[in-house]
Amino acid sequence: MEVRVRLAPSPTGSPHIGTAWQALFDYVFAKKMSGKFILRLEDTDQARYVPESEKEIYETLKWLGFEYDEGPNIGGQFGPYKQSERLEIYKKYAEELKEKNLTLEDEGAIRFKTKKIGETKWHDLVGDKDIIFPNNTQEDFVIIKSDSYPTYNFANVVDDHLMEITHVIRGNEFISSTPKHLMLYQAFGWTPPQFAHLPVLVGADRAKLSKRHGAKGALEYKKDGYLKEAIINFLALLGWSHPEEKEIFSLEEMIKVFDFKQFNPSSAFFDETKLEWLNGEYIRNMSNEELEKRLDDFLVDHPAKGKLKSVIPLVKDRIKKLSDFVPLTDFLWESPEYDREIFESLKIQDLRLMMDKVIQELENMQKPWNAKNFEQVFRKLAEQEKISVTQMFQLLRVAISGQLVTPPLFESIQILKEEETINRVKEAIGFVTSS
RNA sequence: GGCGCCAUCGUCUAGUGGUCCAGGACAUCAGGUUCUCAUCCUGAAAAUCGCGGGUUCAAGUCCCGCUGGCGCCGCCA
Repeated sequence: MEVRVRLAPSPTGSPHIGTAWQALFDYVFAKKMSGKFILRLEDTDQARYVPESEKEIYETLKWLGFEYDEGPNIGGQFGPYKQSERLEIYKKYAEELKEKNLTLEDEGAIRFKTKKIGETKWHDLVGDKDIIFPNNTQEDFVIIKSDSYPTYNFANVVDDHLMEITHVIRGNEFISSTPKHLMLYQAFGWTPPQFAHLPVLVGADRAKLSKRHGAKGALEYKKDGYLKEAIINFLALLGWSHPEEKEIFSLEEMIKVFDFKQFNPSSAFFDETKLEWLNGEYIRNMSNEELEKRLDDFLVDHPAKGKLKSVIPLVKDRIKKLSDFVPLTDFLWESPEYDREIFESLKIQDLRLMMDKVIQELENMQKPWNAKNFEQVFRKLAEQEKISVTQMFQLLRVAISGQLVTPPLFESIQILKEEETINRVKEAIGFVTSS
């Protein structure tokens, strides 16, 4: 039998990282089993519906590369894939339950009469364990609301059955309502799917990740300069682990080795610090050409666009996120702003005099400058003037960039070119003298 | 309150009865390399395996209880 899994988000707000996390496991399991990955929009709550979030769901899945085989905007044989367009279907099945005398009217809504004796159990793939609920804890629940829309508990079961879903992979928070779903499957005489209740992702306060607990939207990570590969790899490390305890691996590799047995059932905290490290790893392990392309795509209206090639080697080891590129290199694209205190922190006795010597050397140096010669000249000057090599180079650095931290000096100067470098040092001298 | 899920370094985790006085990664700290920063390399510190009982020759690993965290108990999903 073909494995069919589904991601069933409700378009009530920007999809956060937890949605992407679940999508990852849906996608990986589907691929692992050569099955189908289906997207279904659970838009049965009219009051909370946010049209924009629907687009964001598509965009998030597209960004991460989790392409679905059937879904709202692409169709499929079991469509439509938006529950708001399946109202007639739910009505029909609710009718069926009514005929079996399993429903009861309640102020315009329809409730399902649950079985109160005995117990309901299933085997959960996460943790590889049985979960048992006493049936008397399950109250009669609404299946069709008075606005004629179905509830999650009902639509979910009907659709999973109709769409021939074989494995329901969803959050832990649905464990408590699974007995209700199972009772419905039984009432219809349907075979229930297998369940895998994933641990929940929690925020810094250890509460379930959600918008109100400060969870960032999944797409915000893209804006922040995270690579999709790093996000995916990091997400894979939450709750799940590689059988060989590897930390860095690709989606393809994860698909090869995936197994629900590697799940840790306890909830995990999304630690952005480790994500940053991982993102840096991906950046460093990327070819210069690839990084150039990614960065160029990332930058919008930035003066460096299209002129990245020579800068890439300078920043590759220095950025953890694509966005780090901007503050690190802005002095290359625009004139620096000088700060008196920064010059003073150099602890050079006669700053003005030293800078005059620097400018003399610069003007005497034969063009084009080359890094090796450049270094030699200034090491010698430092020695002559009895200041440390570090002080000398820091002076140059601050003079051309206004900053104490920049990519390597000589290479940066080569990008600025001789004329601009001399101009900046002169400007710095003017600043030091006047202030 | 009822029911359920969970419980190993600050964080993510490995661990399926002995090879664990608990291993890895991030973060932290120290040192080395170095024109700054970063990278890279070396090292350190960090968990009496939530607590208490059992079972066993042997328990982080199995069982029970407790405690704690979280979830559900909605005509939300």
